[in-house]
Amino acid sequence: MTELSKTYDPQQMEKRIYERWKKMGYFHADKNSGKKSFSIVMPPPNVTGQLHMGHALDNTLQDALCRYKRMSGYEVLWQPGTDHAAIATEVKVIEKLRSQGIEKHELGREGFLKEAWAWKEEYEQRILGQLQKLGASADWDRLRFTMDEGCSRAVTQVFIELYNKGYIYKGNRIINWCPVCKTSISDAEVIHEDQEGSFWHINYPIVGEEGRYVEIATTRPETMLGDTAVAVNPEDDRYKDLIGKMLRLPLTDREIPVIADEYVDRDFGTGCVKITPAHDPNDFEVGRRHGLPEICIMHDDATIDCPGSKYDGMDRYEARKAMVEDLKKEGLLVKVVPHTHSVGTHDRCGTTIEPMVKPQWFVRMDKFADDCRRVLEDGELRFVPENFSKTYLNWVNNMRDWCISRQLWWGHRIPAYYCDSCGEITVAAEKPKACPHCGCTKLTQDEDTLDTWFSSALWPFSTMGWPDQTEELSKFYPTDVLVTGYDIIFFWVIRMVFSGVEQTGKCPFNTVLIHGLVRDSQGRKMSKSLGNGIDPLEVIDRYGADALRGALLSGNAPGNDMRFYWEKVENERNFANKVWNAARFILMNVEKAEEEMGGELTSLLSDAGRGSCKVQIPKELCLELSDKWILSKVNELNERVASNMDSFELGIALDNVTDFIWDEYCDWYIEMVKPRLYGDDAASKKAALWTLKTVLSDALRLLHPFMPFITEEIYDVLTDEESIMISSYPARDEALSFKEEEESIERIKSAVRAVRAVRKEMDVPVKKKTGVYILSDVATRKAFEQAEDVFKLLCGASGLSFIASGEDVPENAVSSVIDGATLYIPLAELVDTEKEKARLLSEKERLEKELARSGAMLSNERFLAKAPKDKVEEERQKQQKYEDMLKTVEERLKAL
RNA sequence: GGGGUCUUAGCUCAGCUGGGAGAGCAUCUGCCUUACAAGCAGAGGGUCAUAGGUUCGAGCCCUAUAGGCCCCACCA
Repeated sequence: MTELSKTYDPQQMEKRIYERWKKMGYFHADKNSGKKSFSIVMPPPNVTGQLHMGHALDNTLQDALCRYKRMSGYEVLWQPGTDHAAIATEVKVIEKLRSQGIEKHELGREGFLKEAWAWKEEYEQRILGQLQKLGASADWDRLRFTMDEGCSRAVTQVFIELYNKGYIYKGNRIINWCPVCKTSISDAEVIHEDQEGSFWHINYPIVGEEGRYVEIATTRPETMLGDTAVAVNPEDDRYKDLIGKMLRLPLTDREIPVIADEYVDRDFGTGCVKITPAHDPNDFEVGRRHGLPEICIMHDDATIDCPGSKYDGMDRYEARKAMVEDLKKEGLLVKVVPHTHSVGTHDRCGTTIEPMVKPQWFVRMDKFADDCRRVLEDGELRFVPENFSKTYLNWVNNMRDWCISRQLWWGHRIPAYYCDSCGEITVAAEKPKACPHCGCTKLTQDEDTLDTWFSSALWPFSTMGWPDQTEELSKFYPTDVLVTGYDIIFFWVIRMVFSGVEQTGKCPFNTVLIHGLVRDSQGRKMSKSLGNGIDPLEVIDRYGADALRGALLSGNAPGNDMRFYWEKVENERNFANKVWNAARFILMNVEKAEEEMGGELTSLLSDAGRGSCKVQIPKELCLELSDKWILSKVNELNERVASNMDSFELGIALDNVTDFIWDEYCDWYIEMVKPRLYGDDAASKKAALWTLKTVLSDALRLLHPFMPFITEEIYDVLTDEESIMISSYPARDEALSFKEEEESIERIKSAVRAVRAVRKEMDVPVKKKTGVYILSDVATRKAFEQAEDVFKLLCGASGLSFIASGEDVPENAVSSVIDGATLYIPLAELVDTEKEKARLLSEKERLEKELARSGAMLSNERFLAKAPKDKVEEERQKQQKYEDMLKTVEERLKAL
C-alpha cells in the first residue's frame, strides 16, 4: 500500500491522473459495445475564445453526468468538438492581419482562409487543453470541427436537400446589414438598445398646392433619399383628402405618392410616415403591399449611394448632418425633438446595423416550427427544468424565416452555381460541368457562406458520420441529454431540433438540461468590457479542478443563475482536504493494524471497497452498532444520490455526498471508531477497519463524478483497483439496511449533543470529565449499553450510570431531557441553580408550544376526519413524546 | 405590448408530489483533542415581499398588488 502525501495538493496529481485516464482509453466510446448507450454532444466552443466560467459550468455538468453513467454500466459517448464561429473568427483574423498591415482582400479568398485555418489550429488546441484541465472525460479520439470534411459534407447535403424540397429559397429581402463586417446578419444577432437621438420633423410639399405640406417625422433623415411614398392611416380624417396626391421629395427631384396603410399609427408622431422600402423592415412590408419601388441609397459600407447628388459618397451620419442643414436652408425643417429610440446593433462588433434589401438565402420556417412543437408535445423532447419549454415555445411561435447567407469567407460556401450566360441557379455538391438550363459551361459559385448555426444545427448527427449510416449513429443517436445555457435555446437548440427531425426523423436529444449564467459576486454578468470575468484556469491553479467543479455544482438548481464566490471554491477545497485526511487516517490505521495482525487482515480487507463487486459482509466479521449504522447510512445515501442524479439535481446530489462524508462519516463515525482502533480488541478493530474502508469506497465513488481527481488518487491507494473511473457505482442493497441500529445511534447522537451543550453552557473545561446518569426507556437504554464507550468518549464522560427513577438523581446535577431519556450531569460546584432553572423553564416553554400546536391539530375534528391516517398517527406519537418530556422537565423543576 | 422568472437568516442560495423553516459563508463562545486549525465543539439569528382565496393544514396551489431580473416584439 502506497501512501498519500501529507497534505492535499491538487497540482501534483491532476495532470498525472488525467494523462493516465487518456492513455488507458477510458474516455473512448465503443460503438460495438453490448452495453446500453448514453450519449451527449458537447456544445462546441468557438475557436476564437478561451475557457470561461460558462464553459466550465457547462462542461462540468456534462462530465459529471457522463462519469455517473459510465460507472452505472452505460457505454458513454461524450462527443467533443469545436465551432468555426464564422463572424467572430473572421473578424479576429482580419484584426490580426490588419495589425500586420495586411488587408483581407489583398490576400484573396484562398490566402485569407489559410490564415484562418492557422488561427483555428492554434486556438482549438488552447481551448481543448483547458477543457482537459477541468477533467473533461470526452472522447477526444472523436474530436470534430464544424468545418472538417465530414461536417462540411453534411452541410452541403442538407442545403441541397432543403433547397430541392423548397425549404431554402433565395430572394431580395430586407436584411440586417453590418457596415463594418460587411455581411448580413440574422435577426437574432441584432441587439436592440435604447439610444438618445432626435426626431426630425420635415415638411414635404404637396405637388400643385403651393404652400401646403405634409409633415413627417423621422429619426433617420438620411434615408429620405430612398423614400418612395408617404403613408397615412386610412381612417385618419386629417389626411383622408391627401391619399393619392403626389408630394415633392425634398433634396431630390422626385415625386412620391401619399398612400394609405393600416400600419400607420395615427397617434404617433405626425401620423404621416415616410416610406423607405429599401432601408426599413416595416417600410419594406408596406412597399411590397403597395408595389412601391425599392431604392437602395447606401453602399455596403453605409456611405450614400446616390450618383449625381451632392451627398453621394458621404458617410450615413455625415450625410444626415448635411441634409438636415440643407432642409433648414430650404425652410422645410419644422422642428427637432429629442427622442429616445431603440437602435439595432451587431452583437459581435456593436456597429449600428443598416437594414438593406439584398439578395440572400433563407430557410422557410413554418413547417419546421410545427416540427418543433410536435416533438415537445409528443414527449420526444423535454426540458429540465420543465419551465423552459415555455421559453422554447415562445421562440417557436414567433419564428421568422432564417437568413442563412453571410458575406464572409470563413465558413461553408453556399453550394449554388450561377450560369454566366443564362444566370440560372444550380444547387449541387460539385460545380456542374455545364448549366442544366442552357448548357453553358461557364458557371460561378455563390460568393457567400452559411450562417455558423447552419452547421451547428447538424452537430448531433454530423459528428457521428451522417449522412452515412454509421455504427455510431445507430448506437449513440439520438443522444440522451443536451446540456446548455438558456441563452442559446433559440440560436442552437431549436435549430438542432428541427434539423434533426427533418434529416433523421428523430429529435436529436431527449432531454435538454438547462443551466443558468455564472455571474460575478455582485450578480453582474461576467464580461470582457466590465473586466469582471474570472478565469477558470486561475481558479484551478489556485485551488484545483475538483474545488472549482464543486463550487460550480454545489447547491445549484437547474436553470438558475449563480454567483461566483472565491469563498465557495475555498470551501470546496476544504472539503477535498477533509476527504484527503479521512483517507490518510484510514490508510494509517490499516497499515498499523497490518503490522500487528499481518496477512489475516490484509486478506480480510482486500475485497472491502472493491468497486467491481457487491458489498458482502464477511462471515467472520463481528460488526458493532456504529458499523451497522454507518453502513446503513451509506446504503441509503447510494439510493438518494442516484435518484438525484437521475433527475438532474446534481447540486443536491453533491450536497448529499458532502454532508454524508463530512458530518456522518468524519465527524461522527471516525470519532466513534477511534477507541477501537487504538484498543486491543482485534475483532473489534477488524470490523472497524473493514467498515471504514468499505464506506469510504462507496463515498468516493459517489463523489467521483463531481471531484474526479482526488477520488481517483485516493481510490488508487485505498484499493489497488485499476481506476475508480471504471468501478461500479454503488447501489442500494437491502441486506445492508439496519434500521434499528440507525435509530439507536441517532439516540446516542442526540444524547451526546445534549451533554456537550450542557457542558458548554456551564463552562465545563473540555478536559474535565463528568459522570452522566441516564434515566431512560428500555430501547434507549439498550442503545446506550451497546455504545457506552462511544458515548463516553464523544461527550467527555468519565462514567455512565443508569438510574431507575427520579429519586436516584445525583446532587447538584444539570439535566437535559431528550426523546426517550433524561440525562443528569453532576457538576458539583459548577452548578448554578438559577441558571439551571431558567434553562428548564425555557425548555418547558418550548415543549408547551409544541404541545399546543399538536393538541390543536388533534382536537380538530376535520383534521382527524380528512388527513391521511399516517399523518394523524404521526402527530399522536409526537404528542405523546412531548408530553413525556414535559412531565420530566416539570418534575425536575419541582425538585430544584 | 407579449412571455418568463424571482422576492426565504447579515450575505449567497436550497427547500422535489402542500403535513413541525435548511445549508454554506459571515458573527459570537470555547478548544493547537496523535486524520485534518483548509480543523473540532457549541450558540445566536427568519410574521418565507404584501393582501386575499382554496385546504383539516400553505414557503409550496390560485388571484391581485408592489419591487427586482431576463427574453422577445415595437418604437416612422
